[in-house]
Amino acid sequence: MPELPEVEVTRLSFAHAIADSVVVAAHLGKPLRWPLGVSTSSLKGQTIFGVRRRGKYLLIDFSEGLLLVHLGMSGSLTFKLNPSPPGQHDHFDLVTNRGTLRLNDPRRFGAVVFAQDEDDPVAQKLLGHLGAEPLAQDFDFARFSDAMACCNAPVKSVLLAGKVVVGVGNIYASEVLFAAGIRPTVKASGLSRPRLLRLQQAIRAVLAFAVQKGGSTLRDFSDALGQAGHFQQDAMVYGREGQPCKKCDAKIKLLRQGQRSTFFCPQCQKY
DNA sequence: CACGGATCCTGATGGC
DNA sequence: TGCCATCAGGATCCGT
Repeated sequence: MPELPEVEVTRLSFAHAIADSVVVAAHLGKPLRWPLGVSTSSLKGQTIFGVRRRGKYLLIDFSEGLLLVHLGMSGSLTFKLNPSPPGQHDHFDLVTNRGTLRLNDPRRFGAVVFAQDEDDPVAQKLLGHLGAEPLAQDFDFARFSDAMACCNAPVKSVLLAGKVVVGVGNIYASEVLFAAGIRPTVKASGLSRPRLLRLQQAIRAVLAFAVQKGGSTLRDFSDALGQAGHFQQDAMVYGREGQPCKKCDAKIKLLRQGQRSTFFCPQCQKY
C-alpha cells in the first residue's frame, strides 16, 4: 500500500495531533519484520516531540530515543482517541494521553523498531544506505546524475532499489517513467543528460502531486484519521494493461522485472 | 560489489 | 462452494 506519498500523507494526518503527547502504554501483537528492540514498558512516560519521515520510514521522536515505523506492503496507521480493542492484524499500539497510534498490518512486512538516536547501529542499518529525499532540497541534479551513471541495471529497478533516490515504489516507478517518456528497461547508466533531467523532474512532480492528492487509492488507502486518497484516478499507466494510453491511444503494455509488474506505453516511452 | 532471485506473510481474485 | 495457483503498494539477504 504505502509508497512515499502514502507515508507522507499518513505522517501529515497525525503528526500535529500526537506532538507533545505523553506515552501511557504500548502493546505488541504478532511479531513484525524485526523486533521492537526494547520492552514496551520502557516507552512509558516518554514525551513525543514529533514525527519525521525518511524515505518510507516514519521517525517518531521521543524525549529519549526514537521509533522507526515502516508500513511494509500492507501496513496502515490510525490515530484515535478511543480505539476499539486490537483486532487480529493490529500489531502495535502506542497509547498516549492524546490518542492511540495503531499499526494494522495483515502481511507483517512492516516494522516498529526503537533506536537511541539516528546514529544508533540499529537505525543506521535501516537508514544508512538510503538515497536522496526526492522532495527535499538536497535532491540536486549533479548527485542524481552521478549516482544513476553508476548503475547498469534497468532504470525501473534502480528507482525501486532506493539507493539513488528513496520513496519511489512499484506504482510510482511506472508513473514516473511514463511522465519522463523513458522505457523502464533502459539501463540507468545509458540515460543522456536531458533524459536524466526529465526523469528527476518527473520524480519530484509525480510524488508531490500524489501527496497533494492524498495518496493512492489502489486498494483503499486512507490516512491515520480515515481520510481516503485520490491518486488512482490519475494513474496514467499503472494497472492499465491493454487499455489505451491517455496521451496517444496506444495499448499499455505490462512486463515483469524482478518479479514486479511494470506498466508502460510503447509509443510514449520508446527508449 | 552489483545484480537478479528467493523470501518473509496474509488476503483477494480468478480458473476449474 | 471449495480448492489451487497467482498476485499484491517493500526491502533484505544470499548466491553468482
